[in-house]
Amino acid sequence: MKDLTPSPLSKRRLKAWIGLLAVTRRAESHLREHLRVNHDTTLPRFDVMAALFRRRDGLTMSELSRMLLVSNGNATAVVDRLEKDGLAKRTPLATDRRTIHVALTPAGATLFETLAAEHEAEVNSLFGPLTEAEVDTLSSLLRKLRKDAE
Amino acid sequence: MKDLTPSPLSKRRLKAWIGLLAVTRRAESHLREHLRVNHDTTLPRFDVMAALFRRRDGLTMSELSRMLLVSNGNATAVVDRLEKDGLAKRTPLATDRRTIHVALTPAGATLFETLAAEHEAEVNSLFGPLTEAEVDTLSSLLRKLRKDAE
DNA sequence: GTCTGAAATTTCAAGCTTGAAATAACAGAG
DNA sequence: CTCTGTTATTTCAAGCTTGAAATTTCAGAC
Repeated sequence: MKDLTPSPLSKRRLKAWIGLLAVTRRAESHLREHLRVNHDTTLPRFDVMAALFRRRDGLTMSELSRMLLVSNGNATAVVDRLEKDGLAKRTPLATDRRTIHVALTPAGATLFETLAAEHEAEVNSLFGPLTEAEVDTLSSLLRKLRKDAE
Repeated sequence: MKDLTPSPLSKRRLKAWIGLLAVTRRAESHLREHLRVNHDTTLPRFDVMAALFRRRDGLTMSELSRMLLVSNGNATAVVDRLEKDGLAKRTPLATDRRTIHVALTPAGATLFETLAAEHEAEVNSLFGPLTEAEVDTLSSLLRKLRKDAE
């Protein structure tokens, strides 16, 4: 005899959260593997480059960490490494000596364009199981979840 | 004049992925904060305790890392710290000297029960913006996404 | 029994990540 | 000009995480 009582809402929410976590971890793992094997780089570096590429004119460190949802210290560390490899460059801002603008170097931009194309293809295949409509439904649910979290 | 051409599917998939990442990071950050402020502990520790609690009779290290989708080395490190704090215990298995069973100590189980209740409440509130039906839709989309990824 | 290969775990270096503390520069009040 | 408080960034210790290498044990072939 089956139990037809539905789980309480809070349990179903917990399950949804666990599902969210599992899907995200699997996808990250897959994407990380691709970057590592094919380009000897990492996901955090890719994320930073993506943010810098999106705003070609440059970003402050604070904007960067806010955009990526990581701590300041983290942004500093990753940018340090990118800069050491000649992929990003820090430029002091004349009008406010506290802030620093970070931007991709030409080499960084070129590399990112290659990475981004492959990255998109990987993501594309990860979402293969969903129909077009389902992808949109998912996006809209996620948007809703983000809404009041600011 | 508005552009009515819909984004190509691969771009929409990319956006869905970015949304997934953003929601997951925000939620993790919120949950981590709660654990840190109220119980001076961390999310990875919580995750390990949750897995151990779910299988009270014990788990091997491999089962544990597979369950949590983390590397072996990672599981070792977190269990080391839990064990040092008396929350988990390793027991060698007589039938196969390669494997080790890990389980929560009574103290670990007691602590986890407290944490879990609060954790559920936090998750519950994070999912507040979604209706009951939407939560189920989300779960089912995530399940679908996980399907062929094994 | 003795190989040979596979499996479970740990170790390790490198990089990631956080949150708190330190540093430096700004902006406004007085 | 000089406080005072705020903002931007870096530094730091501690913990997390990965992937590869090293260890130990097992299982099956011979």
